[in-house]
Amino acid sequence: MSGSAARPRAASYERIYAVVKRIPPGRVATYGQIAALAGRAGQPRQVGYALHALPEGRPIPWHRVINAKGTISQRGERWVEKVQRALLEREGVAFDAKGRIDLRRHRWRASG
DNA sequence: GCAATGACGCTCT
DNA sequence: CAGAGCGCCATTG
Repeated sequence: MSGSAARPRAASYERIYAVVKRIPPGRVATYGQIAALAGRAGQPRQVGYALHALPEGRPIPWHRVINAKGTISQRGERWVEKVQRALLEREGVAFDAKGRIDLRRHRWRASG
């Protein structure tokens, strides 16, 4: 049916949330990777924007999403960054002395 | 409808 | 390896 017309404001968000939800524990994905899997390759900012608007109450492992540098992006509140790191470490993700994650080892492969 | 903002990525230095 | 600049599109005011 023509339900496609009434696409909610956060229609694109659902696409991103679906991809982030697919990230397995102990694995991390970059915004660019999420964007590509969500069909928004080249627009990693929308991924961050979507997660920023991510309403609590939704089981989305947002903490498994980091930037291409392997570091945790800083938001308005720095404490969140510490929480994200704690969640990742709890899943087995290792951080180096510089607080960076080894993407070569923890990067999630959507293919399998 | 226009202007500004934003959890980024890539390239160059 | 680290830092800075530019580009991208969607959402918000």
